[in-house]
Amino acid sequence: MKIDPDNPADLSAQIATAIRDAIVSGALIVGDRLPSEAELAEQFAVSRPTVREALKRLAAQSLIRTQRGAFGGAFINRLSYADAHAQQITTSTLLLGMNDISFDTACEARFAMERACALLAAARRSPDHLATMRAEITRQAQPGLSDESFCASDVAFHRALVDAAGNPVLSYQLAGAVEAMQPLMNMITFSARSRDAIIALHARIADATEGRDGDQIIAALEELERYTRQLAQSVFNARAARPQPA
Amino acid sequence: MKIDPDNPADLSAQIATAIRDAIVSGALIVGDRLPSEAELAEQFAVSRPTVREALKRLAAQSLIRTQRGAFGGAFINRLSYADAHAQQITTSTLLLGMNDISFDTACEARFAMERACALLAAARRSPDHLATMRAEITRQAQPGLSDESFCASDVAFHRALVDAAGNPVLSYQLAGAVEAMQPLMNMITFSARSRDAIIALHARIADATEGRDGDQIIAALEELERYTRQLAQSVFNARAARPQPA
DNA sequence: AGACTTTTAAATGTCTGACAAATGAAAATC
DNA sequence: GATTTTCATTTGTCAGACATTTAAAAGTCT
Repeated sequence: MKIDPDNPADLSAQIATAIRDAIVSGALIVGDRLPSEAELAEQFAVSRPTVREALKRLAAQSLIRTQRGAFGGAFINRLSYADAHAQQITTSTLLLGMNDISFDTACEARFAMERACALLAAARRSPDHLATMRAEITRQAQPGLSDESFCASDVAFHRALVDAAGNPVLSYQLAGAVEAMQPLMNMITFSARSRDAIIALHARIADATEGRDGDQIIAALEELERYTRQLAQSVFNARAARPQPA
Repeated sequence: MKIDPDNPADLSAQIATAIRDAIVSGALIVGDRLPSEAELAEQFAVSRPTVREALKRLAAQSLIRTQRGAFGGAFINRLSYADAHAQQITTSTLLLGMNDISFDTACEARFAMERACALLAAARRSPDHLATMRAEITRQAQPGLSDESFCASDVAFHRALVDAAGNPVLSYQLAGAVEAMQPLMNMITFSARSRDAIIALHARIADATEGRDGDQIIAALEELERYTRQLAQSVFNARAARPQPA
């Protein structure tokens, strides 16, 4: 782990990679304390600022946490679901936002994954999940709700469905995918009529979840996907028809 | 974006967050050049090393790329599928490795997601995908293959199935989930008999994919999940029965 | 004029040395 | 014995400096 030739790559990047590899391989485990910055600087034969830059890279990925004071230092961090989730949201959001991915592609991926947890959700949903779903449906029906708030509630609804599957790994993966879609969904303006249609489908999903009818959840999700894509298409077509919107 | 009060958090973390927010919100777009480190130091009223630590945090997430020399600097990076994929693998692997998640939970999540792309794969698979799947099956049947190589080939096979769905977003999400499982799978020792069973199921999946029979892919995946979990259970039971394995 | 070479300025990468602030352990005191 | 003080350790931050890279600009030659 003390390998560090004089290749063209940044020294801090090399050091970060070396430590990261040690963590991923299991050579360093949760709670372990890294040597102090001064010691690392000596081991790698670099200066302390260079070591610090490497440690900041690792901190950005929540791989380590630092503590000041005597007996402080950098400790291998246990990656929590919350941290992993936040990172996945950022990554997925940027990936979708920067690579002109079509709405259809993103939508298809999202619903395909969401359908994957329909059967599990039907089998394991708790009253809590049902209550959350119903509450979000109520919120979505409120008059005067902004498009952005409507989307946020939509995400919360689907999040509850995913969580109902009772598998934290699935929740982590899917929540990232669903939430990353939000900026794309926010580009859509939801008319009162389209909101009613979506709310009706949400109600159908909630009913099916309550009745533990997985196939019905899947059918409703399929219809929701179809409707969402059609809605997006008409919105984009309308925009394209108009000249430059100042 | 120039906000930076004197709260207890690290200055470099605050600066990184400020810039990251500007990127995610779209205020900074791909290709934009950040001010030079010296200018940023002046804007935020901090020293250059502090600015550099902030930039290294962003670089660790592939949000920026730096270039030396005149007219160099830090540029907003287009997050590629490759970068996003690599990050997801690291995050998911660590999440699974550090949080004593049961094999069953991880396995369930993985197969649930993989089944999600069965129908799409059946509809869109190309000869290339089929060829890859067949090639991996052949490799898996080779005698003398190490458990690790067998697992790697298994991942490649499933990766081909996921890619066959023809949705890059889905591939990115699923490939991360599947590959993150590999360290867990590597804990299993595969007997010749169990390898034969897995290979037979892989062949069934390949055949169903060739025949564009989505339901058959799902059925085979379900059986594979059942078999994998049973296999893991027996391996773990055998280990638990023996005393400390020196 | 045009193509090639040299210069140069700007920027990141790295180092040295220093001080401030936090923090827990050990020593001192009551 | 309990409380307070001291103190060494470690991270956080700063200032200034030099090395290296890089592309534009200036200079030179054909």
